[in-house]
This record gives sequence, C-alpha cells and structure tokens, in this order.
Amino acid sequence: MNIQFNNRDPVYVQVVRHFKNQIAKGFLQPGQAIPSRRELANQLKINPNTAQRAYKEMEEEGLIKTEKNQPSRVTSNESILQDLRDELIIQAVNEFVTSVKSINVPLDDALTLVKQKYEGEKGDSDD
Amino acid sequence: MNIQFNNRDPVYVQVVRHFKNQIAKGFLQPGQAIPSRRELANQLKINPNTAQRAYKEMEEEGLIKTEKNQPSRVTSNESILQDLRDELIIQAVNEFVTSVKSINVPLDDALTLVKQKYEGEKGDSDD
DNA sequence: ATCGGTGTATTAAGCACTTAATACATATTT
DNA sequence: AAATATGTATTAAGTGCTTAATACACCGAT
Repeated sequence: MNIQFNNRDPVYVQVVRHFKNQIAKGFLQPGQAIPSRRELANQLKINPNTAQRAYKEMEEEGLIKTEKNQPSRVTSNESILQDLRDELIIQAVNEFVTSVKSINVPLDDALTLVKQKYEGEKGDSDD
Repeated sequence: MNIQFNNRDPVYVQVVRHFKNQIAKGFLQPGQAIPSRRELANQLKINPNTAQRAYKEMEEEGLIKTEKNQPSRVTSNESILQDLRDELIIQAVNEFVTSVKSINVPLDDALTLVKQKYEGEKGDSDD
C-alpha cells in the first residue's frame, strides 16, 4: 500500500481513486478486507478523518461494505464492480474525445498518438 | 463569442481554455485582435478583473500580445502556436493513456472505444 | 470489567483561491 | 481640454472545501 500524492487534488480524492483503480484492476477482489480507517491513516501518514472521508465516499457509491465490528470489504456485487470499470473507461474516453475534437484533431491522428503512447511505456500506472 | 460556463472550474480558467481552443483550432488567427478586457467582460457578463486575469494568463504564456493602446492580439509566433496545439494534444493523450492503463484496458479496446465515440458524435465541442 | 481497536458524527480551524472594488496612468476622440 | 476607453496594479472580501480535533458508542480480548 503506497500512494504517490500530488498537491493538486484533495488527499481523500486521491485515496478513492487509488482504491477504484485497484478494484477495477482486480487487484482488490470482491469481498476482500481493506485496512481500518486508522490503520490506513497510519500507513499513508494522513489524518484518520481523511481516511474516513475516502471510505465514506466509497461506501456511498456501494464500492465497499462495512458491517459492525468487521473490517470494511470490497463489495461482492458484481454489477457494481462492472459498472465501476465501465464508468472509469467511459469517462476517460469521453474526456479524451472531447478534447481532441475541440481542436479538430483527426481521428486517425488521435488513434496513432494513443497507440504510440500506450506501447511506448512499459509498466502500468497505478493512480 | 459565447461560453457555456460550468460551476466547477474558475471562470478565468474556462475563458483561457476557450481562447486556447479557438486558437488551436485556427478560428482565431495569428495577429488577430481580440476584445478589450472590459468589452469581453460585458459580452460574457463577467467581472472585468476576471477577464483581465484570463488575458494575463495568456499573455504570460505568450499566446497574446498587448501593446500600448492597441487591442490585444493573438501572437504571430508560429512556434508558440504550434506548441500550444501540441501541448493540448499531448496532454489529452497522456491523461487518457494513463487512465486506461491504470485499469488494464487493452489497447485495442481503448482504440475501438475512442473510434466509436469520435464517430458517434456529430458536431465539435468548443470548450 | 477494562482496555484497545473500530466506525461514526460534529464542530472547528485553516487555507487557497476566485472574484470584486477601487484607483491610476495613458492615449484617443470629440 | 474634457471625456471616454484602455491596460494594469493593489487590496479586500468572500467562499468553498479540506483537514484536524474531539467525542461517543460498540465490540472483542485480556
């Protein structure tokens, strides 16, 4: 567990994004336990309330479930998990297409650039 | 001249983005005059200082030039204009590739989705 | 039963940033 | 010369939001 924080986005947003990526990637499995608020706060050197804020967001989106005196767990609702992945993809596509169309980049150029960039980098990014 | 403002980003940022798109698209030509701060403020119903803020940003990036008692003009520096377009494109590509790689979307899937989205929409967006 | 860990809620503090208000110098026009 | 429009700078106000502080109830283990 390690997150490279930037100074631009709020910490809790970055934490949520990190978990979403982990989940969408399948690195965090359905039903899998995740650290407690205070434990996560310790690991990431953030305030416990910030961790709570992140977990609350995920809870409200149905990504994690928390039961009395049990560690929070990734939801086992496959539909939600599928939706998460779809949403992340769709959002990325929409933003990209909007951007390139707004400055009249031809489709083929855009595709070529994506291909080059995608293949040009070795490892996966994580957040 | 018309901008559809959202409530998320600062107004001056949206103004800058609008001009950047117009320039990158070639809709605003090199050397072409743009409205005065107060005139733009009137047109867009924004505070003159907000217009000034936007122009200042563009001035600092070398996108526009302002000479004493002349309307501000789009720079005639072709290199800057080319860089602008390149930057917008590269940024869009980077963000997109980072996003899809972070959740292990295969390249072919990504390309297909972009193609579909691109072709699926008729008009260009403007900001 | 006491202690430590957990989730949660409320409130306060802090902070960065945008927008607004105001003023000034200059130049062009009437 | 007066008036109008321009760019620019300084300062103030407002505002939304993140983060921190604190407290409470619950449960399991010692």
